[in-house]
Amino acid sequence: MNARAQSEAEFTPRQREVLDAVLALMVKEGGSLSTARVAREARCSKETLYKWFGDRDGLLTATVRWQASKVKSPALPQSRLTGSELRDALRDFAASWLTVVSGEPSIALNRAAIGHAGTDKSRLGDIVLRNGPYAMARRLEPLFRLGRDEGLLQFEAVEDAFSAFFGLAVGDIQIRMLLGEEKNLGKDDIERRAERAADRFLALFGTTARD
Amino acid sequence: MNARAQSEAEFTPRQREVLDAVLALMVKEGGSLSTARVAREARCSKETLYKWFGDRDGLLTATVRWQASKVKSPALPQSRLTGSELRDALRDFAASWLTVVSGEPSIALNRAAIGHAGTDKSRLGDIVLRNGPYAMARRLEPLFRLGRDEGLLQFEAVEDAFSAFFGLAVGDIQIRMLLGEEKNLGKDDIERRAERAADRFLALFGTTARD
DNA sequence: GCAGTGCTGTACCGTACGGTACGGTACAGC
DNA sequence: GCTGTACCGTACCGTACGGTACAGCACTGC
Repeated sequence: MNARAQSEAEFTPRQREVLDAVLALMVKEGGSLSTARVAREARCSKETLYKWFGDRDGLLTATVRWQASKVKSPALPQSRLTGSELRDALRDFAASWLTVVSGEPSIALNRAAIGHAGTDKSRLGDIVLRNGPYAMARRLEPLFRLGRDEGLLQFEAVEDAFSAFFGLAVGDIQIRMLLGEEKNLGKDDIERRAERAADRFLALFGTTARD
Repeated sequence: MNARAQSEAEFTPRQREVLDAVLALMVKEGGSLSTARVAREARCSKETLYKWFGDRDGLLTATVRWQASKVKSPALPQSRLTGSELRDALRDFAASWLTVVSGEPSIALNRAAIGHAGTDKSRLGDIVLRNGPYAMARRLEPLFRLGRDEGLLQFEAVEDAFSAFFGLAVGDIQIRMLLGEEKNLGKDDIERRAERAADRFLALFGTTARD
């Protein structure tokens, strides 16, 4: 079962409507949420919310999963990687990731997860971690290993290479937006930033073998 | 009036005790806070809290300022910068910044600020932004410009150079800790990471002129 | 001694919100 | 038509919390 089929099996269409309403509401309210508002906005009853999702936390968790299932990652070359293919893949990956993390749903969900992290009962932070940085690392790792196998990259620990790539791509953008800075990252901003991140990553971790 | 005298003039000793209690409580509670708990923990009355700080937001704002006034930045060379001095300064700066952002007070305050960002009335996000990324950029900028004047660095926009430095130093550490990942960043971890960040930054933005 | 002041501790109010209960409606299966 | 099911809308409960009021205590200046 592929990811798309799984995500479609996980929630009924009506539930997906409700979860989209949750996302819209969180974006509008800046990350906060009340079950009454959700019910009114989604035209459903609170009782149904609690029947479907258990409690407020379950509703938030389901929303994170629903949002994560909508994010697609760019296709990565599978074998016989050339230098320019590697560069393009890194650039596309950085652009895709920047688009996600600078998007309003991601900002709202991260705000909610961070606000509730540290409180005992909530596993929301874990969920966002798994669907955020960890997912990025997991998807990037094969590309890094392939690049190393092909003699295009050199690095010791893959975690270190990933952290550097994340840093070059995202920089201080995410924390600034989470803190409320008004900064509409345009499509061309993202492209330019992704390009620079890929080039700089290759300058640090690339070998002399190019193309 | 220097920063230290200013911070001492801003709050009375008793007020500073209260603000330290706020910090301790926020660390213990993971970023959340209630005025009643603060009053009990600090052995003061709620009425005094409201008299001194106006409202809950004012209390949080004062706490952020109090914490910020306690953070010292490493002394930077003022003129006639050599390559190794530049590298050391960058390394020390990265280490200092990593120590701050991975510290429990910073995590707690950033959680509170992010959780309340996006709501209309709260200027808490602005305050943390000004005392966080913006302050880092402001203090780093003279060093960058000096390095460029000395022919040791080359960059076009100082914001771009700063964002790259921030990314290389912090990477995904801050967002992961904010999301609740248990990761005690030890002193040696910080030193190693700062060293690598400085070297990589120089590899990207340094000229061939060294030492 | 006494008024004034600044603080503590606590009781209290209003409200927002998580969660539950219940009446009413649409519809599917028989 | 009858029954069960799933859902909507809303009223309601308990609690937590921001903010206020007030009584009492310690201390200062006179």
